[in-house]
Amino acid sequence: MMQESANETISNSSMSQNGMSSLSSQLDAGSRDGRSSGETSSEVSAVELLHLQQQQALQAARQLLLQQPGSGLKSPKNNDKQRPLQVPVSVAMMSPQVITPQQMQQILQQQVLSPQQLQALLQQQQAVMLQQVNIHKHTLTLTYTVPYAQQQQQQQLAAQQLVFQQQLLQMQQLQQQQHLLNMQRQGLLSLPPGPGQPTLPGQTLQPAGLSPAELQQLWKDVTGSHAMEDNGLKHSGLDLSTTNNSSTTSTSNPKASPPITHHGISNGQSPVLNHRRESSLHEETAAAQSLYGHGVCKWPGCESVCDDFGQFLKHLNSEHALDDRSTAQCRVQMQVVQQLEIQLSKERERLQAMMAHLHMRPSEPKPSPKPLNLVSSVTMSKNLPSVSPPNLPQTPTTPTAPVTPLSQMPQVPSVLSPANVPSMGAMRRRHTDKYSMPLSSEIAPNYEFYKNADVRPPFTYATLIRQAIMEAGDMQLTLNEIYSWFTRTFAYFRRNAATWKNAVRHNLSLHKCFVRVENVKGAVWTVDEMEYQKRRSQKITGPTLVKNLPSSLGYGAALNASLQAALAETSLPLLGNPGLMNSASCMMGASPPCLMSGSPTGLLQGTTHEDLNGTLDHLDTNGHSSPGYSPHTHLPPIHVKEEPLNMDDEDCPMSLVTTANHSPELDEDRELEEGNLSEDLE
DNA sequence: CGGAATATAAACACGA
DNA sequence: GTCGTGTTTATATTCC
Repeated sequence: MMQESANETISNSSMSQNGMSSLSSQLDAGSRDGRSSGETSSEVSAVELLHLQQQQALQAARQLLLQQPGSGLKSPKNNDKQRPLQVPVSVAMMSPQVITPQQMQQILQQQVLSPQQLQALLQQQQAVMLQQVNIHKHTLTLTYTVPYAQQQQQQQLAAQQLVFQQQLLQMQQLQQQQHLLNMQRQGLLSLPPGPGQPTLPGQTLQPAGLSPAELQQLWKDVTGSHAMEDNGLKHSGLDLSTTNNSSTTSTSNPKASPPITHHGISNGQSPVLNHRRESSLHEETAAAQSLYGHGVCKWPGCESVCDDFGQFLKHLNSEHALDDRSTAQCRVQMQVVQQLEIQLSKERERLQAMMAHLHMRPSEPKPSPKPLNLVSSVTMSKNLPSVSPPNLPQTPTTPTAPVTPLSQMPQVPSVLSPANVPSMGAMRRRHTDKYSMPLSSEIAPNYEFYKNADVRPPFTYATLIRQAIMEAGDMQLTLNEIYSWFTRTFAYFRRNAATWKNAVRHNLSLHKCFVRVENVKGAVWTVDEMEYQKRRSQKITGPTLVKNLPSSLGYGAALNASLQAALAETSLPLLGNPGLMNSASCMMGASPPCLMSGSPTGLLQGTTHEDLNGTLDHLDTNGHSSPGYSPHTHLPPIHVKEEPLNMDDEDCPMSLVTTANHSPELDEDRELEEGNLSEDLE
C-alpha cells in the first residue's frame, strides 16, 4: 500500500543517491565474499569470522522464532503491517552470505517476530554486513579489475545489501510510525488521517518500547526540522523518510531503552544514513540556534539567560523537554503562525485592492521570505479548520500564501484538536497557573485568534480579570469595563453573556486578590497583586514553574505601568495622525497590544513575540467585525489621557485621586480610548 | 479518595 | 418593577 510505495521511494532514492560510493564498497565486499579462497590468511580468518557471525545471527533469528509461542498466525494486523517488509522476489536468488533472503522472507512472512525482535535481528545482520564491508575495505581496496563472473557476484551481493538496506529503512519507517502512534496515543500528537498522511492501516503497535528519552529525541527531531523551516531552509513538505532516518539514527545516546535500540542501526549505517544523521544533527543545532539569541533562551515565556550555546542546549533539554508544557507552548506558537499567515493573506489582498483602487502599479506583493516560511510551517496546524469553531477566520489562504497540503501533519501536535480547545467546564484552569506562564505571553500570540475565533480561552476567569485590570492604564476597571474587555478580547465571550458575566462577578467577589474600591463614579475593581501571586504561588511547585514568577512579582506591576507609559508616549505621534488613527481603528476593534505587552513578562520577552504581537495587532482584523458585538466599530473621539501611573498600586491598591481625575462621562469611553491608544503602540 | 481550584447556576440584597 | 452590581451558596468537574 502506501507504505510499500513509500518504501520503494526510499530504496530508490537511496540507491540513486548514494549510488556509486556505497555501491562500490558493497561491490568490493561482494567480490571479497564471492571468492572462496585465494586471499591472505588474515583475510580468510576474517571471512571465517564473518561466517561465524552470520551463523550467530541466523541462530539468533531461529531462537527468536522459537521464542514465539504461537508462532504462526498473529492478528491480521500483523499481516498488514509486515507485508511491506517482504523482500522482492528478485532477491530470492541471492547468495546466502548472511541470512538468506529466503530465510529473511520466511521470518518476515511468518510474522512471528515483534518489531523489536526484527529490529534486533536486522541489527545483527547489519553489523555483519558492515564488517564485511570494513574488512574488505581494509584488505582489498586495491582490487580494481574484477572478472566478469566476480562482478556478477559482486552485484548480486550489492543488490542483496541494498535489499537489506531497504529492509532496514522499512524497519526504521515502521519504528517511526510506531513512535508517532505512540505519541499520538499519549495525546502528544494528533494524527488526523489527512491526504498527506498515510494512515497506518492495521498497524500493530507494541505499546511499550518508547522511553521518554526516545520520545524526546523524536520530538526534538520533529521540532527541529520545523524550526529549520522557520529558519529559512524551507522544505517543500516534510520528507517522512528523512525524518524517519534522522529520528532513528540520530540517537547518539548510548543509553537507551532496551526494546528498541536505534543506535544499533546507526552503527552500521550507510553513508547515506550517516549523512542524514549529520544533517539531522545539524538541523537540530540550527533549530536550537533559532531559540537562542542575545544570550537568552527565546523559548516563549522563558527568557532564561544562558552564557553560551552549550549551556543553552542544556537548558533547552532540561527545561523545554517534551512535556505537556512544552507541547502546549508549541501549540500556542503554531497558532501564532497560523494567525499570522491568515492575516498576511488578508493584508496582502487588501493591499492589492487598495493599490488597484488607487490605480497604482500592483507592485507584486513582495513575498518576504519569512512569511513564506511561516506559511510552510503553518501547515502544521492545518487541521485547525476541521475543529475550529465557525467563527474562526478561516481565510482559506490566498494564492499568495498557499497552505500546502501537509505531509508533515503527523509530526506536529495539532493546534486545535478538540482536546486543545477546552469547550466547557473546569478544564481550562491550571493552564496558566500550573505552568506559571504569564498570561500575556501566552495569550499574546493568540490574541487575534481568541478575538476572532469562538474558542474558549484556556485561562481562568481570575486570570482574565486580572489581565483586564492590568491592562487598564490605572490598573482599575469598573465591572462594565471588565465585561467590555472580555467581549472585546475574546469572541467566545460575545455570547452566553449571562453565564460568564455571572462568573466574572462571582470571581471578583470570591477572590481576595480582587479589591473593590469605591469611587466617585461608583466602584472600580483593582488587583491586589500580592494576593494574586500568593494565591498563585501556592499552586506552583517545581523549579521550572517558579522560574517565571519573579518577573511578575512585586516590581512587576510598577514595571508594567512604566513600560506602558513609555509605550503610550511613543505612540502619541501616531495618535495625532488621524489617518493612521482611522486606519488603525478601521481595522477594527484591535485591542491593546498591552494584552501581550501589558504584563512585564510580556514586554520583556524575547523580541520575536514582541514583533509578532505588534504586527499582529496592526494586521488584524479587518474583515471580520465581531459578530454581534464590536465596541470599536465606531470611532470614539481621540482622547489622550495622561496616565497617572500608580507605581505602587499593590500597596495602596486604590487611589480615589486617580479616578477622581477623570470625569465620569469620559469613563465610558475610557476603555475604548485605551484600546485605540494601545492599538497604535508598536 | 479527599481536598483544592475552578466553573456554573442560582438566590438574594441593594441601590439607581 | 427592572436592571446592574455584588455577595453568597450549592453543585459539578478536574487535578493533585
